[in-house]
Amino acid sequence: METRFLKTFLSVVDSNSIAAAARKESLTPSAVVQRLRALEQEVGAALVQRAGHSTRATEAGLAILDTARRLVEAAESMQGLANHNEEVGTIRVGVIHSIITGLLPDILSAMKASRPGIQVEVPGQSSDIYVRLGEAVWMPPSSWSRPSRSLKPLYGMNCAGIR
Amino acid sequence: METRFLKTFLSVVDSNSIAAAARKESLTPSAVVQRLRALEQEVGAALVQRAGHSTRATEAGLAILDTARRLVEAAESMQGLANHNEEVGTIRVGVIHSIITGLLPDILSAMKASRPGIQVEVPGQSSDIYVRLGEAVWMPPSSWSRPSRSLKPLYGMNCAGIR
DNA sequence: CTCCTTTACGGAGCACGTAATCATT
DNA sequence: AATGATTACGTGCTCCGTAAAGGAG
Repeated sequence: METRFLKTFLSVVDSNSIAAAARKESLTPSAVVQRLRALEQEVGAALVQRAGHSTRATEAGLAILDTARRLVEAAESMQGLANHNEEVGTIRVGVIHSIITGLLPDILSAMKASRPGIQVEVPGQSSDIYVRLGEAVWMPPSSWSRPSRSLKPLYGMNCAGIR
Repeated sequence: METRFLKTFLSVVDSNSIAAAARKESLTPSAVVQRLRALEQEVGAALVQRAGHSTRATEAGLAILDTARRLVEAAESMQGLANHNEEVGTIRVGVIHSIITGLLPDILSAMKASRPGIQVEVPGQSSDIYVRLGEAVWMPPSSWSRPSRSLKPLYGMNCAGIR
C-alpha cells in the first residue's frame, strides 16, 4: 500500500473534490482517479462515492479514514526518526502577499535543504496564497485552466519542495 | 512509502538475514536488497548494516522499527476495515506433517477466498513446515538452491495466497 | 459555457528476476 | 564447497500526463 496514495485519498475526502485534491497534490485529476482506483482495488471496496460534480466518502472510506490518517502521519515522521531529528512535524506560516513571491521561496528552499525532516506544504484549496506561491515557484501542468504567465521554477526550488 | 517494502525491512531485521527475508516474502535476495535501497533512499539514512554474512539494523533502522511495525499492521488491517469484517488479524496454526501437503492447502485456500480480511502467512525461517507447504503449494524461483521436485501450484492456491 | 469526472493511450520509470561476482563460514 | 550479499542488466508492469468525451451546475 502506497502511503502517497492514501494521502491523496485523504485530500479527496477532505475537499470532497477530485479536482481540488489534484491541485493540492500537484497531480492531474486523471492521476487522482487512478490512485483511488488502485486503493479501492487493494482494499476491495469503493472508497469514494461519485455524486455528480462532487464526491463523498463511502461507508468503507469512512471506516478506514482514521487508520489512513495515522498511517500517513507515521510514514511522514519516519524520515525524521531515521535521522534522529528533533525538528519533525509541521509549522504553519502566514505571511502578507508581497512576501509570497519575494522572500518566502528562498526561505522555504533553504529550510528544506538544511532540515530534511521538515515537510513543506502549501495548504488551502485554491486560496490566493496557494496560487501565488505555486505560480512563483513551480510550473503547473498545461492542462490546468489557470493561465500561467509563463513563469519558470525560481529560487532553485522545484516541484519536489512543494507538497 | 510502500508498506510492502517496510514489511520486508521488518523481515530482514527480525531474521538478521537478507536471504531468509527473501524466502519468507517469496522474493529473490536481489529484490530484497533493492527494496532496502529504495527505503533507505526515501528516509535518507542507512537502515541495515552489512556485517559479512549477516546483517543487523543500524541506529536509524532501530529508530523507525516501532513506527514501521505499527504502519505495516495498520495497512494490513485496512482491508478488513473497509469491508467491516470482524474477522481481521492473524491466527496461528500448528499441524502435524501429514496435514501440510494434504488438507492444509485446501483449507487455507477456502479460507482466503471466503474471508478476504484474513492474512495467510507461513512463518518460520526455513522451518520444515514452511519448506513442505511451500513446495506443495507454490513453485519457487529457479535460482533457489532447493531442488524443487517439479511441483506445480496445487489446489487452486497460488503464490498470492502465501505471504 | 465552464468546470468536474472519467476513460483511452502512450511514454517514462520502477520493480523484480536472472545471472554473475565477491565475500563469508 | 556451500551459502549469503551485491551488482549489472533486461523485461514487464506501474504510474502519470495528455487528450478527449460526457455530465453537472
